[in-house]
Amino acid sequence: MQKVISTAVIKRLPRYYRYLGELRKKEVVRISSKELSERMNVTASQIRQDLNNFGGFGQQGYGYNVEYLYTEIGKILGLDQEHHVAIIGAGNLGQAIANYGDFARRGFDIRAIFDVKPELIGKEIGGVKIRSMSELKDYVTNQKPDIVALAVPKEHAMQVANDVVSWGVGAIWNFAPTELHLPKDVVVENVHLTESLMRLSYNIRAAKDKQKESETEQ
Amino acid sequence: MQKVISTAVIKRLPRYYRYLGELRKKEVVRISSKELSERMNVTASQIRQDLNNFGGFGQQGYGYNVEYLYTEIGKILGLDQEHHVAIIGAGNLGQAIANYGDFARRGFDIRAIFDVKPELIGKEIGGVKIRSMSELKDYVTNQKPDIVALAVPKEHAMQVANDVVSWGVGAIWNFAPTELHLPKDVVVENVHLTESLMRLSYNIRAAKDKQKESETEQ
DNA sequence: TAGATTGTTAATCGATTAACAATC
DNA sequence: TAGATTGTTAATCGATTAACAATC
Repeated sequence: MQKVISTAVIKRLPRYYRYLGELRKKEVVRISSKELSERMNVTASQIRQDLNNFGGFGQQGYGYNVEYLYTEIGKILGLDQEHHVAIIGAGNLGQAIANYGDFARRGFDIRAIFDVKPELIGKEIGGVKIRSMSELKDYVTNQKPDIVALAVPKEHAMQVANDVVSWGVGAIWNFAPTELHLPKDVVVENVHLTESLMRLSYNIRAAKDKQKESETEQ
Repeated sequence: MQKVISTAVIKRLPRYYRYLGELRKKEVVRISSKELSERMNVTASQIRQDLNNFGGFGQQGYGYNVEYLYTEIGKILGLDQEHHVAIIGAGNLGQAIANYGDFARRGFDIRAIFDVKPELIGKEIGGVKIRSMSELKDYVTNQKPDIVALAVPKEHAMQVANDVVSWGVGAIWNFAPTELHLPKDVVVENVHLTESLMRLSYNIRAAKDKQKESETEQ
């Protein structure tokens, strides 16, 4: 049976990937866990532990080959294959996702955008025409997108998610500020901007309190 | 000295807040940690532990008053005060943020948007006119926004962040896919969409592997 | 061969869960 | 008063860090 990797590890992988990508661009050939740990501000031990969940990518006395490790982490993250993405909701957020070139570069191919608003239908975003929601079932059934990015108002999110899942979609990138209750074999990744902003707000207050405290101390 | 709350706890607070908000809307008056835990799919113990980091909000034999707890968590998150937000970058992402009504409802008041593109300047987004970046220094210095939302290309993110921080900004909501190295008293909250998408990609592959495995078993 | 650095085991630390006395 | 449920201490679990033998 396959080992289950903790979410803590998974969360760190994209960051390793980003750093290795930068090193690679700078044509750095090799790097030790110690050196990488200093740049990334984590422990060398953690890097080695994390990587060894997936295999021994390094070499004693040498370290890690940047190009090789970059490629291997890419494979672990599934970036070695194309992902066919459909966006539902062509509001600002949907359009922002469609226009974000970084995704295409990483193999996420945005092939369709859907919206209910008649005035949006036919408009072109990032080279893709906005389609009517009435075409959605047909599209999903026949084109089988790997990922659906859900950028609809939260009132409709659950319904749309249920629909596309019933038509065969297995992965949802959810931007609606609500929880999707879906069968457990459906992969869901949430981007909850409001929660992010609230954490920022919390930390602003915490930082202020801390400052006040240090002022009192003097 | 003030107790430092772990990030694990802080991450959960907005979710509690959201659930309590829903209960409140449904006019539920009281709730026990057990009942809430079942709805939220966490342990009752965790809820009580989390809340007791901030004080005793409940009552033995009764549970928690929904309205009161909602308000208190709001205060903890700093949602009882207005936040003056300025967005830098009026591309799709900046516009999406500006148009997102949920933020205003939570006291995040978006008062200004900046961009370099001449064709965007003067255009109105969510009731706010886009200003030229040349006005930025003046605006930040005089209007002192609490939060700067950074929605500029990653190449410029670090520079702009440094600038606004040097002009007095203490909190940055960063959407650029890069790390901002700033003085430690500056609060930074990152929204790294590419990393989110990579985690989704990882989980798609993991789910596929799992499925394949269970098929082989039979 | 000597030096460097990994892969991996062991120790520590922190977060989650369980248990229960306090109390409404 | 009896029942319910909190607040909090203790036990468990998991993740991080440290240490070091293996090995390039």
